[in-house]
Amino acid sequence: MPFWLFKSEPDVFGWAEQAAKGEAGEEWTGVRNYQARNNMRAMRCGDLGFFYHSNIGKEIVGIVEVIRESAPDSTTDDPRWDCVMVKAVRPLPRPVSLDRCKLEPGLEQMALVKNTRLSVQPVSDAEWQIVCRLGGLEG
DNA sequence: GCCAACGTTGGC
DNA sequence: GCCAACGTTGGC
Repeated sequence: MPFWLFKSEPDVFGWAEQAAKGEAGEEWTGVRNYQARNNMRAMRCGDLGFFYHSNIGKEIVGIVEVIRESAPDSTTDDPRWDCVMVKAVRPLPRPVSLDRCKLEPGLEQMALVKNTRLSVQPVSDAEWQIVCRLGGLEG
């Protein structure tokens, strides 16, 4: 099963807001980048992703699950853009900072480290395991 | 707040 | 179809 990473600025929509949505989840709206959109289109219900706070915090704070596959983004009339829906699964016991990721052997190729501007990214199995371990979760 | 990296747009 | 100009993201 593939893994993903979603970036959000916590002062706009952070983990607290995501968690507050509970089982209902929330549409991941606002993506206006083809690569990021294509990543969302590749997602399937049940896929897991990290929730990353950009700008403020700069750390991976939780895990979300895809609960609806890509569908039109209600925040635009432009048919090019669509989005998935995700729900919070659990917070990381210990958030994993960007700095920590940069230092960790095995994460050198992580999109978070290499392609800082991509807002929705794929995460490899190995990267997922490493970050989960750093975050205080068993794989 | 600055600026590097990168994506998109539009003139040719 | 190339590429310069421009806009945006996000780390610092």
